[in-house]
Amino acid sequence: MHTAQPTQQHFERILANVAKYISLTASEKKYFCSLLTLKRLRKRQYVLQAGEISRSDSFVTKGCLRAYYIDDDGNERIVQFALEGWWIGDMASMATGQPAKLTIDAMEDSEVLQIEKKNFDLLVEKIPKFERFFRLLLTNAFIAHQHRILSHLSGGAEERYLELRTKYPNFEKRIPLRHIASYLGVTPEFLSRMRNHISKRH
Amino acid sequence: MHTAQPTQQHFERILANVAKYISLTASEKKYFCSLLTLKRLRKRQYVLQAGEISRSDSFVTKGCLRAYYIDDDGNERIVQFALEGWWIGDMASMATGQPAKLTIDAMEDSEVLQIEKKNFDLLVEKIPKFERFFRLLLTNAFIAHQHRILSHLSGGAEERYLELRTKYPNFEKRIPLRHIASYLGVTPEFLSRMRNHISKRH
DNA sequence: TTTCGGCATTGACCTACATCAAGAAAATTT
DNA sequence: AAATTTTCTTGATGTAGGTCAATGCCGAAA
Repeated sequence: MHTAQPTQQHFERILANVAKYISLTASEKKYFCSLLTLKRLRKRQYVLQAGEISRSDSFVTKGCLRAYYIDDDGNERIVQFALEGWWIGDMASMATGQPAKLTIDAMEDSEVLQIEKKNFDLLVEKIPKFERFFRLLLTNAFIAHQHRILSHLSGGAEERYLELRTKYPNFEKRIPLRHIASYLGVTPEFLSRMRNHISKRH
Repeated sequence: MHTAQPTQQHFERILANVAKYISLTASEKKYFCSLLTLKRLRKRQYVLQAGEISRSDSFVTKGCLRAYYIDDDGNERIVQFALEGWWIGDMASMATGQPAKLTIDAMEDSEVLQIEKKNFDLLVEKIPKFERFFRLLLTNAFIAHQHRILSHLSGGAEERYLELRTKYPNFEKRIPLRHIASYLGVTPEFLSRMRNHISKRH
């Protein structure tokens, strides 16, 4: 995992994300940026492997990552994708200090800005606005997860697929079908059939 | 929905919940408690109906509530239970000001302490530690939801049922089976068969 | 105490989705 | 560009879980 100097561009991207929820003074921005490190990732490269203890959270500035669980039969179950502008990490491992159950890797050559847990703790202590920022971020993530649970409780796989497609039309261009299938909770074969079936209806 | 004076007991319960994550001075406690109102609920009584705008979050001090979505066919899909010591509300409606998609009601005669959105906003502004408190609360809720998504992606219904049973053994005593079925994402008939099947194995 | 309406169970049948196997088509490596 | 690997598709068949209908059960109301 290659570590490099972040450029002004990287900072601008993450600051734009932060500015959606809170506003910062120039010196707060500077301080925040000073806590970040840039990692360049090759396609298929791990950011976190199940069993490790997760010590940082990542903001994607370029490329595309995924977080997944590997079940007892060795199947990968994708819990999250992260394209440019998204945060990704193993919350549970970060919060509890326990070994991660999730694995995170890059699906394309990517770049992420990382903040280490200890810097994260410093940050929210020094600038309580960040406590608020992450609360709001988590609120959105929570709502999205609740929505996803509902989609599993109430609908069939085709409904979930169509919803994903309209909500994130660019996913299909960048993410291999078998990963989308894994995210939806179906086999690649069945997703293939659904697509076939849907296109024949038009 | 009957509104009454909260007693010291009620305050102690919610303060114990808060104390798990942050510590407060006496005056902060007092201020926090001054923002709460107590509601007594009859069994089957609504706290929130889909379509309304949710203006408060509830902490259960007695009894048992549920939050559910009613789908197009009129089926109830339970997204959350809340027993004593749990928070429950429609985050999405609270955060966005949009009409709630969830309905929340009491499954037993219950009591909840409510904090209104405007008081909530005041609270986190005046005492940033509460920003932190709710961030930590949300972190846990997020992790729990992620776990639940995983249980839908990777396991069968029986696995979900057994996990629920070991994690919350008292659910089955207090919550009707058809509600547990709804929470698990299966029909009551199928849950019945699973139980039958499991008990025959021993 | 009886009556009644919701709740749990059981059985027969049906559907959405999984599994396994084989080819075709891309994408990567050489 | 050939070779190799990975991904996507298609077909045949199996299974988890749904639907509908009937029956029995318990708890609330009268």
